[in-house]
Amino acid sequence: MPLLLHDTLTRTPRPLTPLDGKTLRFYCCGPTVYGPAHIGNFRTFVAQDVFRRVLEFGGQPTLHVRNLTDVDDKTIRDSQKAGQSLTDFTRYWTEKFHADCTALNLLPPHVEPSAVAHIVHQVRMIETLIERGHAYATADGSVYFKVTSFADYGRLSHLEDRELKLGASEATRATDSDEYTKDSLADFALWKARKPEDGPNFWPSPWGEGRPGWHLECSAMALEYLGEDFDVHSGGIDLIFPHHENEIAQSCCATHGKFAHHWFHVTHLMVDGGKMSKSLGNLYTLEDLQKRGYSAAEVRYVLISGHYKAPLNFTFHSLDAARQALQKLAKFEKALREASGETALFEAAQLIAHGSAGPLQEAWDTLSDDLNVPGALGAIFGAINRTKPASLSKEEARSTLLSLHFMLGALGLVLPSVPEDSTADIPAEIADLAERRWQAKQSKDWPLADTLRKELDAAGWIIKDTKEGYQVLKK
RNA sequence: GGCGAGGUAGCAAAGUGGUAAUGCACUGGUCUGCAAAACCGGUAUGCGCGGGUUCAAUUCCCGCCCUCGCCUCCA
Repeated sequence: MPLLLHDTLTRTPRPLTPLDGKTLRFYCCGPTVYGPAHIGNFRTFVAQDVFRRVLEFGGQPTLHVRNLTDVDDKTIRDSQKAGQSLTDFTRYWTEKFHADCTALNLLPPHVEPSAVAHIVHQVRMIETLIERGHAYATADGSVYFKVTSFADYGRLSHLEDRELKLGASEATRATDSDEYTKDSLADFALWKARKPEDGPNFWPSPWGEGRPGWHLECSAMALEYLGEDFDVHSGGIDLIFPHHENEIAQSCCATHGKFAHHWFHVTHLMVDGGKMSKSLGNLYTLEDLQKRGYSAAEVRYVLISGHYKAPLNFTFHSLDAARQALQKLAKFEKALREASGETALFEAAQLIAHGSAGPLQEAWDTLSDDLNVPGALGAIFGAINRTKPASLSKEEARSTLLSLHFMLGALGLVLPSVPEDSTADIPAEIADLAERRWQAKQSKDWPLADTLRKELDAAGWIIKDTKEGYQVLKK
């Protein structure tokens, strides 16, 4: 059963089958590398990662392209401010971004093209658009896309002519727009003529020195790596207009293809019930949360715990809940391992061959229905509550273990170690405290025993009494 | 104002035309000296508000209210 995914353009869920019959090719708008990405940005990237994993775990090969926007107003402005070359500046933030992606267990895209490295492709595309009468150069050496030349403009965002004009009238007030002589205020820049504040960041073109417009980057790189027609294009919901609308216009007018056949947009993350913003002090980066003692795995869990189409409210309480939920999964996993006697790690191919089977089939079916992650998690926990690993046969336990890993792999969840796994080296003073507490307990000196237990607790250790004796566990 | 997405327990979040998943939190029990852990239970007569359709509506229809996003370079 192919993955069912809601399509922004048709506003209906549609099954995804690759256009070329083999590989499902998709493009994701990547980050602008001018500062640290925040968890809202990562909600989108994590959702796209789950999308890819679900396809691949379902046996569908993919070609995942995600660009790096390393030349635009912000990267140029901030690199100048930092006194660095654009290359050095964007390289630094790109490396930061990659480190966060790795921590969040995001599969690296198969191709990660940089905008700067594709200026030639963009210039070529502009030339085609001018030849075909969809774009025009102005006296200052900029080039604009002629929106009225593309009849379908506004179809994705469902903006009527009236609304487009309304937006244009607002733009009239912006001084920047007045510097150019656009035919229509709704027209957008494909090439921006060099300005003094750009510093050394300009490139040659048939229309003079300058740099490409932001929207064009994605069209040019998608064409280069995915062709005129490809399966899915994805990004944050805010990109629908104007970015994706403009991409469609550029690409459809410059090629004979239809561009993306399916649009996948991820709704924004909210924090404490409202939008995230620097001024409200609720804009968090992964690093911020790690400094507060949360793991990237916990952050990932929170980010996928709401359906991608619905607003998700991020709170610290939700991070705490994620920690407990992951712990519960880890304990179940451990119990299955013990019941099956299985110690090896599984290969991806082995998991895919095994599938979700048995008690987790429902979870997989739910996940395959428009990437319903919260529904799938619910099904997994439901199965956990109904399954007693100790009562399973070795074979049953192994099969369930494989199914669990299949689902965890599809969701990209990495389990934490359970406390029992980290008892290896107990410091002498801790062992001593524990032993004294045990002796106190044996002699029924409850106050002393409790005091010693509190000391252990404060030091980060837990005492677990059993029939035979006691265990010391790291918290 | 236009377009879009949402409003479900203390928090978070699925779902369905016919007794409301799941996680956290809370709580009762078993166990324990008491705990912790584990295990077995409990916790929304209710799903923004008001109408309508229906034997039956949280689910479909209409109206309204609220939240969030976009409305020219924000994931």
